[in-house]
Amino acid sequence: MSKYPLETIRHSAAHIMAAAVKQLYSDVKFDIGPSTADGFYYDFDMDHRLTDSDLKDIEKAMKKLMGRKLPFEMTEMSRDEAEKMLAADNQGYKLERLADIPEGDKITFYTCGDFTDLCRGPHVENSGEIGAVKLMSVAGAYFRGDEKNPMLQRIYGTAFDSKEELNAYLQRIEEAKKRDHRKLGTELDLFSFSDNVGPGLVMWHPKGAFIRNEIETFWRAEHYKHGYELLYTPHIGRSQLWETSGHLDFYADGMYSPMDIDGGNYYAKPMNCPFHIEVYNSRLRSYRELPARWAELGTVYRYEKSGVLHGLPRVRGFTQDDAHIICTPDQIEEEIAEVLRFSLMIWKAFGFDEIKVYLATKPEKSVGDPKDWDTALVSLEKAVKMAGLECEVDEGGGAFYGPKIDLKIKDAIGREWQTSTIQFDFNLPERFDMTYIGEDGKPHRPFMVHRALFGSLERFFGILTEHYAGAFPVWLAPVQAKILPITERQLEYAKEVQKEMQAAGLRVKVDTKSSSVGAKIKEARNERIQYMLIMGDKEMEEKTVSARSRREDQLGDMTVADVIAKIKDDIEAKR
RNA sequence: GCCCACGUAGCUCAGUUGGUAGAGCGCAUCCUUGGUAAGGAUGAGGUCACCGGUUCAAAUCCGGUCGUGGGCUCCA
Repeated sequence: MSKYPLETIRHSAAHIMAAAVKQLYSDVKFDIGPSTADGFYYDFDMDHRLTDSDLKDIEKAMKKLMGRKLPFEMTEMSRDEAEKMLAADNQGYKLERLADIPEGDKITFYTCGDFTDLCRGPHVENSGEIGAVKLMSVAGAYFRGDEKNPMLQRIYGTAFDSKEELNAYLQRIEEAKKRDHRKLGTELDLFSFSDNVGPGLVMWHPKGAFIRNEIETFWRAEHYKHGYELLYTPHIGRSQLWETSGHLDFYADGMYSPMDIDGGNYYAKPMNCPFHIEVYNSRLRSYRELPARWAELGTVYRYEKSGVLHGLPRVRGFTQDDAHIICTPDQIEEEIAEVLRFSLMIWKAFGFDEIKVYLATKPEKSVGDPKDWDTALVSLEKAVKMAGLECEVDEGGGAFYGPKIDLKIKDAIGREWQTSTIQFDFNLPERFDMTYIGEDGKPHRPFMVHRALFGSLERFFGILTEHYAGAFPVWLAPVQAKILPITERQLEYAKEVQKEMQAAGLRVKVDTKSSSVGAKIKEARNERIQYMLIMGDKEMEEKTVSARSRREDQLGDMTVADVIAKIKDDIEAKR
């Protein structure tokens, strides 16, 4: 173990990287080089355009500097001195950073070798104490993260106490790559994109579609069980709908261009809410019929900027597992608590047990009565407690139209994903003039909550694929068992067994190829099939199969009835 | 949208300084009829993303377009 925190090592590594870059490219202008969760980066501006191959040279130069065990030396300066020094070196970005330092704060520089940097520290004592570094990638990054500012060149790297820890980190990255849903999507023939269709538009292949359908079937059944009703609404709607909802004012950039139909503009829906509200407003509502819990697997289209598209998580057409709860103010607490309990149950069914809850409160710009915001916030807090959960508060992180709860789940390799969201909406009920007739015979404004558990089915499917590393549990798997006859003599028996299992409701395939058992097993494993049933003359004679499973390997000889029971147990256990 | 890189067979990739395309896997056919993570042989598959330019000649060099990847920004 090093005597320094990882951040110190990484931040020092960023300095060494900057020093190396300065050696190689003398005209470089520096911005900043902080440590991050996974490593560090430094932002540069210079004429030379960095490429991946430059990283090797920079890394080599860094290692030389590290080998020289150069001390990090701190000097304190007055603001004037600092300004003069930076101006003399033409370091404009640094001058702006200097101006950010509040009056009265110490201004310190750290020097290591030939490189001096405005920095508050701390650092390791000398460059030899940076254990192991690796430069990862070059990227563009706007100065101060603002797209109106010039784009700087950023180098990402990482550093650890030791070579071993660095290697372990690189291995984790490899593991994540193996699980990448885009890779598995092609390998397992689950889904694809096509240039002819357009970026960010997913085609679900038979196996992917099968799994999605299982998910949807489960989702629908559970929603009916939990008191929801399901809706179907159109994919497009007139401009007046989006004018009323405010989307054309606030969100037009995110919408597909309209199509002209009979002289009117129709837009592909970026959200389902206005349609659900139209259902609500289709007739007069009484407090007696609230809460209304309306859910829909609604496919929406959003014009995402080309640069943000990414596999299944970020696409242009996706299906939200959307629901709107419309209720009276005194029903809201129990409704939210129920949504939380419901989502925990759903997540558990897919093998996610670690859930974090984030509560986002009123931002600076907001609509709606502040009193309603307070009521909503209190209900959210209470609901979290009622569901037996803890939450972190994200002050001011809510949407302009209401506070919200977000859930983060942790997957099989410890990565967190933001998924479920429960959002109050004080905006749309107002805009659409939603009302219900209360006990007093007068119209009242209902509370409305949007909620999505998976968020989008596409994204969820991507997360799930990586969570299971492509080995979907039997209840979701398109093929639950594969029969591998050793020779063609057992083919007929194999088909009998297949029929018997299919009659029991299982999804079974027979490998009819003339390859060796070893090859058949290997192929079935590559397909992530959970159960393999091998049969030769012996099994055929004894009316058994030699079973193996992905998880337990050899299961031994079993009767077909036993295999069916075993798989059915497995299906039940996963629920 | 912006910065950088990339785009060659269904997949993973090779293709030297420009001389018109290759491997492995997969697929098909045939042989093999086998006992728990690859049996063998043969064969089919490519407008080298697309459009234009330079050149006697372009997968290769140049420009543009589209797409993909990493990142930034965005995600009312």
